[in-house]
Amino acid sequence: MTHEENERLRMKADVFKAMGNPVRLGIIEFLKDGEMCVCDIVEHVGTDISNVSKHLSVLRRHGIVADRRDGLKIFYSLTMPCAVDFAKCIEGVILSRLEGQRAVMAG
Amino acid sequence: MTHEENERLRMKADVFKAMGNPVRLGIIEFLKDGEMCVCDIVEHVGTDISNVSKHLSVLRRHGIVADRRDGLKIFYSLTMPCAVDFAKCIEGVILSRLEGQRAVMAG
DNA sequence: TTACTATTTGAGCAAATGGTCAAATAAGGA
DNA sequence: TCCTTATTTGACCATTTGCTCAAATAGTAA
Repeated sequence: MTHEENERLRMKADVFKAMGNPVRLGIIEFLKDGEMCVCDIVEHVGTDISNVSKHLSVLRRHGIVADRRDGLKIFYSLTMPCAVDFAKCIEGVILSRLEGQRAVMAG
Repeated sequence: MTHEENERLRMKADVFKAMGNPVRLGIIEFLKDGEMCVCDIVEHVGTDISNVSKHLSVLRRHGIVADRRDGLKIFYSLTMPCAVDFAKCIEGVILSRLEGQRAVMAG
């Protein structure tokens, strides 16, 4: 593999890594319903606001969400809608795998 | 969010995390051409065999690849073809983002 | 200005991750 | 049996990640 191929892989892997955290994935799925302020997101994911803020900055840094200030509030929105589709696909694979394991257990 | 929702998010995030490493993503993209033995994969990604083996075990543990022994060799194949599609989608987003940055730099 | 609300940032720390080396395992052939 | 090849696993270490707390920043309103 060339240096450029490695660089390309690194950038793509960074996006997966950014989505590879339950809090961040929860935020992404929450945002598929539209723009939300940090306060809404905090309420939805149910953790500390500074924690949520840091996760949002990771998502923003990787171009997965965008932010917009309106008065005191900052609103976040999804910029990578395919993220949600893929999460759905993964869910399907997980479910079929779990079903397979269940079948094994059941004999 | 309920406990079940959190559990579901954790499982899905684990799949993203498993894909969120350049070596593992390189393996995934390599496998879209079909089944490959560990030796082929080692040659392609260009790192230590024990390192590749560990990355393969991560992918296997998350149901992203499957393995099959044939004599001395062990062959790996993709079990989650949508993974490659999503990587393509991410690539598109990264490219458009880079183009945006270039446009900013160019004034 | 001061006070208040919404959000981000920095420090510190425990836990997870990824790489390297050596040792172990598994299968095939002489 | 012993030897060789292909792959996995364990120990170890440096780096990264994620959480929590306190402090800082940004805007609004009195």
